[in-house]
Amino acid sequence: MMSDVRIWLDRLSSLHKSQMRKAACAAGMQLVHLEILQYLSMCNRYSNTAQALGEYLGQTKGSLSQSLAFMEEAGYIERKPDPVDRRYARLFLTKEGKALLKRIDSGKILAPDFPEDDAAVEMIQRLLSDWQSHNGLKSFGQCKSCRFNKTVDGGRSQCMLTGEALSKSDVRKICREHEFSSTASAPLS
Amino acid sequence: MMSDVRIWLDRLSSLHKSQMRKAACAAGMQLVHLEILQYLSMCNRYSNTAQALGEYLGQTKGSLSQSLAFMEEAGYIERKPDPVDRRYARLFLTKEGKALLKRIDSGKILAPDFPEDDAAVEMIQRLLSDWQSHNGLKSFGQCKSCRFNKTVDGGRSQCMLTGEALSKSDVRKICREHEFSSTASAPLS
DNA sequence: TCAATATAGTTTAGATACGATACTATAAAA
DNA sequence: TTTTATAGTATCGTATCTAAACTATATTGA
Repeated sequence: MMSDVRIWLDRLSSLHKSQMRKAACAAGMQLVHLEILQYLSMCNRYSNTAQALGEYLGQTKGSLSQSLAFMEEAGYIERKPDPVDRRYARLFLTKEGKALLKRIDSGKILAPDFPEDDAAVEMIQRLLSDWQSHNGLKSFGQCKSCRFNKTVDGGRSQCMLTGEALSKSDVRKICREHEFSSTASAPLS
Repeated sequence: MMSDVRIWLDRLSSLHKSQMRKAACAAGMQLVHLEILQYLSMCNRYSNTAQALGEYLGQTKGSLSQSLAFMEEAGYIERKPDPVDRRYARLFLTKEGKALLKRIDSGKILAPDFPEDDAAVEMIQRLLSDWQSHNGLKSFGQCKSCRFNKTVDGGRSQCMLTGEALSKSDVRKICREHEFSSTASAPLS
């Protein structure tokens, strides 16, 4: 017998997918394109590559390569080779891409104003954490729950993986290298 | 700024989609086909039509018509014209369809054993209810939260919309006609 | 009673996502 | 310096998805 949680997760997911698709369609684009815009608006500077995007969306890089080409063509994103490791193509939203995303978001097509309910966020994070670790997937979390994050004097943050200092907005972004700290959001048994 | 809940719902949804796709692929079928099997295993006898399925999955009937034809061909479902209203084609899982679904579910490919966490279920239901009513979508809930459901003597259930008596297993299924009662799971403000 | 309308589903065509495979280019390792 | 690993591209076949036109059945209402 399928668990009740599963039933509602399925439903939530179906709903989310179809609403996203409608929103994308209304903006003259495809579902994946909207998902890409969303991801790029949320990810930090370590995570803006095609590879990370593929891991996040659960798609192969070949598939994404096409979508990215389309979006660059359409002027919503830019691809810039990484100056240090030239295998990487860093992805950036253009002004047009940001504007489009804002237009969609502000239209409240996707979802109503969900209340900033800490309990809901924590609940979803627990489910996610459990699920992801069960399947050996990356967690794509924010710094505050990451074991590499240290808060130094005065509440300023630093990533102990890269050594870089993190701004207030950096800390809110999602990261490909994120790993839950053992205390915060431990997986459900 | 996108709300935190939205970020995690997006992630949950991406993850769910890609995991479902993998599970479907491993079973030699497509994502939609698995979703159809799941739906048919959960829906009650008022909800086993292509139309309801389309509303649940957020797809057009034309698209589903093809998928259903494929699945009937493959022997996983049956389509029987409704004896009363012959416009309807009632959908049923065949023995093979049920077996396939059981094989996938028991493989724990889709998700680990989520704990039967009442708080999580309630949380997700609240989000869902809010979202659905905001977008004028059907809720596809179970009888226990439905305003048409009356429990008569000895805990037996009856649907006041159709007048029919409902068995214990009926009550756990999801229904196209479901509407939240005003008390249970009221939408968030 | 019979035309108009609504509803359930099918069919078809075009766009495109997706996976698989083979490929290039760059970087790291041995 | 050869080998191996990694990031991304190119190409092809399959199948989904939407939209629009269509058939069939049921309901409405003049």
